[in-house]
Amino acid sequence: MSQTTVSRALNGFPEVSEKTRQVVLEAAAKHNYKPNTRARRLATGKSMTIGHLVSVSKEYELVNPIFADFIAGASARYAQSGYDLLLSLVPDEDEFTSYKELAARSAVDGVVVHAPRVDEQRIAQLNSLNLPFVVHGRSSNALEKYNWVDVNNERSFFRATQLLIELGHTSIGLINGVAGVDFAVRRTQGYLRALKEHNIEPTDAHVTHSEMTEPNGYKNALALLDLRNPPTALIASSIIMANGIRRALDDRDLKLGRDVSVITHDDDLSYFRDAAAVPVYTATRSSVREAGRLSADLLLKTIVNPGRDPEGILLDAELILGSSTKPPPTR
Amino acid sequence: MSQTTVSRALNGFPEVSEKTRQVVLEAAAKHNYKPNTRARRLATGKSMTIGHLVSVSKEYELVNPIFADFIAGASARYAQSGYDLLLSLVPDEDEFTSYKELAARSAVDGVVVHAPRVDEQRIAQLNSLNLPFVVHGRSSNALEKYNWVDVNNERSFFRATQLLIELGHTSIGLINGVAGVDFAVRRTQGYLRALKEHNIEPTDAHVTHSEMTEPNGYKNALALLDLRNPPTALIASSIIMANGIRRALDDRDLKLGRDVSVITHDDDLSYFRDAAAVPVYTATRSSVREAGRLSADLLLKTIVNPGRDPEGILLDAELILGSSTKPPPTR
DNA sequence: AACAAAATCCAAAGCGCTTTGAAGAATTTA
DNA sequence: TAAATTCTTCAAAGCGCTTTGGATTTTGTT
Repeated sequence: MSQTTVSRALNGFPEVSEKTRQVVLEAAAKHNYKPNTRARRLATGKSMTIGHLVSVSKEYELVNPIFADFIAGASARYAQSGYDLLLSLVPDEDEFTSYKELAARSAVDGVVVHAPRVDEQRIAQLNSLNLPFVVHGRSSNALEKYNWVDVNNERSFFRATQLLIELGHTSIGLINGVAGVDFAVRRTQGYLRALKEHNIEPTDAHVTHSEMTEPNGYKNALALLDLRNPPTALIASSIIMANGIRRALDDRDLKLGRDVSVITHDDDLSYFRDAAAVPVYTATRSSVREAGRLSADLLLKTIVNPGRDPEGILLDAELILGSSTKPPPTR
Repeated sequence: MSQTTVSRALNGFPEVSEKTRQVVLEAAAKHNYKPNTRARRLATGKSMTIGHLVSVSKEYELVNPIFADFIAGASARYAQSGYDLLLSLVPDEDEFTSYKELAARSAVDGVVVHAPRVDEQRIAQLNSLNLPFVVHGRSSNALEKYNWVDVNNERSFFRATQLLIELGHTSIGLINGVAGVDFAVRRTQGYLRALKEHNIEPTDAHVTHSEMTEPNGYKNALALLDLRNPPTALIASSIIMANGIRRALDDRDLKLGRDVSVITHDDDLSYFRDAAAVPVYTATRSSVREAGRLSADLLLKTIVNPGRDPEGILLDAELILGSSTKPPPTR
C-alpha cells in the first residue's frame, strides 16, 4: 500500500475507500504509529503550535498564578484541534524580540498577548508581523483592530463601589494592580465614576497600585488602614491580594466584614475557589479559565480563516454577594 | 554563497572562516533571518522541545499555582539552550496515553513528570518508551533508576514537628496534600517520626489529606479546631493552605501564633513570598522555581548524553523561624 | 617552482511526511 | 461489448533545512 493512501486514510480525505481506511487505521493502532510531528509540520507548512509569552519582570521574577488557570482553559481548546501550546517566559523588556523570533523561525501559528497596557505597542507590532494573535484584555489607546477577550472591568468596579456606597460607606480604598496595565486603569475608572455619581470626593491616597501578590495586598491594606482617616471598605483587584488584606486586618485586630468591608475581583482560580453557599467574599467574579478557553477559540478561528475580521469578546463579571460586606460600623 | 556555508556559519561549525561567518551573520541579522524551525527539526531529527504534562483532575479541574513557578524556573534554562517548552494539561486518568502519543509522533525530546505517587507507574512506562525524563519529586516504591529532583520532605517535616514539640505542643495537626502522592507520604512520615521520638501518641484525626487549595486549608483547619480536643499547633503542606488556615482561625476568633501555632511548607511562590524581616510564617522553605531550574538542567544533560546514569538531586528545605509559632497558650 | 597538506567551499542527498497529477480498476451508460 | 465515467490507488515532487563527500582554493614545505 502506498504512502499516499496511508496519509489520506489517516487524514480523512474522501479519496480513500472506507474499507481501506479501516485497514490503515487498524495497522496504525496496532503499531502505535503516529505521523512524525516534525515531518508533518514541514510538509504542511503549519506549526500547529500556539505561543503564550508570559512576560516576567526581571527584577522580581513574578509569575502570576492567573496564567495557570488561563492556560488551563486555553490548553483544552488547543488539544481539541490538535494544536500544541508553546510556553515561554520572557523578560518583559524584550517581549517583542521574542515574538519576532518566533515569527521569523515560524515556530508558531499564533500567539496570545497577556496583560496589555493602556498604551500597548505589541498590538501594532504583531499586526506588522502578520502573526495571528489575540489579546487577553484590551488596550484602551490602541488604534488598530485586534482580537481580544476581556471582562467588563469598568462596569464591575463601578458596581462594586456603588454597592459599598449604598451600604453607607463613604471612604473606600482601592487596592489595584500595576498602574498603566489596562484592566487596572479601567477598574480605577469605574471606581471613580461611582464615587463621582454619589458626590464623593476621591482621595489619591485611597488608591494603591502594585503587582497583585499577597504581600502587596497586605502592605497596601496596612497603608490604607493606618491613614489618619482610614477607609471603612476596600476593593481589591485580586483574590490573592484579598488574602493579604485579611492578614492586614488581622494584624490590626479588625474583623473582615464587621469592621472593614471588602470586595474583591475573583478570577475563580481553581486553588482559591470561593464556593461556599454564602461566599466568603463579596466579589466581581469572572472565570479566567473561561477567558482562556474563549481566547483560544478566537485565535484558532483566526488562524483557520486569516481573512477574518478581528473580534472582541466582552465577558461580564457577576457581582456576587458574600459575607465580607456590611454597612460601616457606627461609632 | 552556498546553502551549506550559510548553515555552517550559523551553526558554528569550524569549517567556515571567521570572515565568511561574519558576512553571513550580518546578512542574517539584516534580513531577520532565522532558520525555519520546522525544517531544521526534521533535518536534525531533534524536536528541541521539552514536554511538561500537568495532570488535571477531571472532576475539579485544579491547576496548582506551584506549576507556574516551577515552569518559570525550567523555562529559563530551556531558553538558554534553545529548547522550547510544550505545555499540556491532560486529564489525569490518561496521562500515560499522552506521553505515548508525544513519543510516537516524536514531538518532544524529553518530559518532566510532576507529582509522582508512592506507586508511580509513569516511571516504568517512560523507561519503556525510551523517552528521557526527570521527575519532580520521587516515588518511594519505584524499582528502576530515574532522574529526580526533590526536597527532603521527611526530614523537614520531622524538624518542623520537633520544633513545635520543643515549644511545648503535644497536640499537633497535619494538613497535608493528597494521600498517596509521594511528598505527602514522606511528610507524614517525618511528622510521625518526630511524634514517636517524643513519645507522643499520634491521632488519626489529626492528619488530613486533600488538594492544597485555600478552601481545603480552611475546611481542614476548621475540622481540626472543632475537635473536642483540638490541636494547639498545625503544620500545613502549602502556603496557600496556610492562607485558608488563617481564615479558619479568624472564624473561630483565634489568633495565629498566639492561640494556635502554624508551620507551613513554603515553596517560595512568587505571589506569596514571605520576605518580611521576621517572616510571617515559620516555614520549611524550598524554592520550587529553583527545583524547576535544576530539573531542566538535569533533563537537558540526559538528552545531550543519553548514556548518562540517572541522577537524583535532593534539596534541603530550610526551617525558617517566623512569628507564627509560640509555646501553646496556658489555660 | 613543485608538491603536499590544510582550509574553504559547494552540489546533492536525505529527513518523513503531504500533495499533485496521472494511471489503473470498477462501475455505469449507450 | 465498447466507451464514458467514477472510484481507488500510486509514483514522484517538494517542504527548508543539515550533512556528507568531494572539489577547489589557499597555505606551507622542500
